[in-house]
Amino acid sequence: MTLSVYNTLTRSKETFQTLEKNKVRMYCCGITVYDYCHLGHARTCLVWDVVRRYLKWCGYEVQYIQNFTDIDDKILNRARQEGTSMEAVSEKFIAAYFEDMEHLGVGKADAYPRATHTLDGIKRLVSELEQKGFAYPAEGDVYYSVQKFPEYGKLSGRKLEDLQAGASGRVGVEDPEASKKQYPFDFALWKAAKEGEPAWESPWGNGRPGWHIECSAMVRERLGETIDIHVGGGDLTFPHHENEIAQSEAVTGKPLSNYWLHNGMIIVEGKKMSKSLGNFITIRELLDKFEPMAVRLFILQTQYRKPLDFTEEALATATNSWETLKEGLLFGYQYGKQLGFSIPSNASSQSGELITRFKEAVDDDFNFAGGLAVLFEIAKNLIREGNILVHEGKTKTASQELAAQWQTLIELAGILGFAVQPEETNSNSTGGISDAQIEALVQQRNEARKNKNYAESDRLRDELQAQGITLIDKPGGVTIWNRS
RNA sequence: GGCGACAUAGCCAAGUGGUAAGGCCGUGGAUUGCAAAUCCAUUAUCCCCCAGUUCGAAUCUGGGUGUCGCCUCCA
Repeated sequence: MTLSVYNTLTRSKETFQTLEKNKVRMYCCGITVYDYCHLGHARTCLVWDVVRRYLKWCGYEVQYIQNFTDIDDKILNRARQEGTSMEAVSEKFIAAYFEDMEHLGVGKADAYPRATHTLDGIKRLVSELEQKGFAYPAEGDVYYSVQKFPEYGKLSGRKLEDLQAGASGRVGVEDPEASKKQYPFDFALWKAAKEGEPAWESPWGNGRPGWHIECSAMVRERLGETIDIHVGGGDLTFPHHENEIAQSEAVTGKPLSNYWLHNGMIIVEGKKMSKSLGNFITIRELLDKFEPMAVRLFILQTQYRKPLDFTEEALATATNSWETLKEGLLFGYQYGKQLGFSIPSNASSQSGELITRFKEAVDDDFNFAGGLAVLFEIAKNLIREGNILVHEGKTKTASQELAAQWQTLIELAGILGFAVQPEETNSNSTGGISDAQIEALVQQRNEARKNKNYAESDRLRDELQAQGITLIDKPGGVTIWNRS
């Protein structure tokens, strides 16, 4: 089995091969920290984190870097609004980012470089571009000359002529930068300082970096001249990633990344979820209403490249689905003692029919939705076995087999980032009502049932239910119960 | 106008040449005093439309239609 991935650069699925054996260098374009993250950001962070997890599970050593853009007009605007500094705004939303991602169960990248911490690398890169003739200064700004880079447009499949035709009348007449540019699609590498804004010294005067250059500098600094995988939201393909390529490859003469992967957008009522349209829901708002794992399931049940429609109904459905998966994941914690096995081991099996089917699905361009089908099959079966155990007291399936299935389920769920707290099954300990008390009430109810005093029996049943005790009437007048 | 992606049941969604995974919702039966829970069974003769290639296509080719993204900051 080999992993194949859809490479935006070639617009086709390719067999995945690393530069260095068993080692993956991966970079993800992160966020500009001027506000709370919304569901769209969550999709990007979550999907690529799961990709990273999967690669690790496959045996790769993965180096995963994600940046924070902490120099930007939007951050400055926010700082003005709030009467604070750019740093204060950045720090606030970086902290919020980490909180949100922790709630969602998104793992940490190996490093989170920031633009403000990468100034030396950025300036060095701009200088090199200038020396090589790809950049030109203009009144304190420095621009990249896209016409000097023959391959410009190779990632997004655009030609400069097409861009020009399409953008007619739309590109920046009122943009003050436009007049400084030699060509409309040149972009800023460095911007001259404006009154009262943060600025750094440079050979071109005091100023700050443009947006695209930071990623080129960070990749080079942290991962090297060529990396294996560069990922990000599909809306960054052009111009951001196109410009990154132009910047990096003009300097190094080598490919910036062998694979470019892009995730699809979150759609709300037919339109992309975005700040500008105002049709977004922040991760915080979302998690007030839905469980983190339900959100995860909602995201992972659609192939990462496809657009994903956000509706409350879809999240509610995902919540139900998660309940099913969760019950399967709890199986061992619930019945393990009874069946004679304990906590799941950390040993990775990497074998077995179920694992193979999962791997086959996911190896095809990270088809997590296909992989989830395997998890649900296992979960459903374990739930059934668990119910038989509750109702009958025993099951025909060998406990070894059940232990193995559960182990597999835990392992596969772990790759996708699904986890349960075993304590969830023990919430009863705080219930207050003792087993003996329950038994007495059950007795009382059965007496009432015998006497056909159903009003009383139903009252007792409701009373127990209110305390989280579910009664199961079995044939023959036998009643068993469990704490839910 | 240019570039690209997608179109599968009530809803979500896999499946890239061999006769439609999985989830949610629902339905029928068993069981029950009634419920709940559970068990069993069941839910697309067909994959946007038309034409073609093939013994055979949801899957390949051509032509339509529709939806979305990018072309401007954007995950």
